[in-house]
Amino acid sequence: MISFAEKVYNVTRKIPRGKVATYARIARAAGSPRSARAVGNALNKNTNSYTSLSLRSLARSRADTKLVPCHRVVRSDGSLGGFAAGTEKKRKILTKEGIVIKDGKIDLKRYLYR
DNA sequence: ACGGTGACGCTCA
DNA sequence: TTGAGCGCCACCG
Repeated sequence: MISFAEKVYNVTRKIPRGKVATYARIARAAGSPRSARAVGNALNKNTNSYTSLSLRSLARSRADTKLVPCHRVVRSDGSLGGFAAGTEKKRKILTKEGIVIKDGKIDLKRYLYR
């Protein structure tokens, strides 16, 4: 039986480049509406993140299917939220994927993956 | 079993 | 709008 964390990873894997999802929405998609916090916990433990790859190999990656793009998960108010490798790293990767971050926030109207 | 932890979120002042 | 406060929940020791 798949754990909550695995559900979280599966849902997160669906977020395409250039889009983001929120911890709360991931929680709902994983079937536990009030576990936004636990989602962060799960992602934090995940070792299969993009940071384990160079930004270069990332560009042509087809690895999207295996790796969990946890940098695409942000807070519901548009602020970045945490990141195991540091929020600065998170900001860089997102920017590289084409997402505009203004005053530390992302416009969810525009970038939220539905 | 129980209590602490944390990459969260909502409410209210 | 911004921040403190508090509730939440999967995990782990």
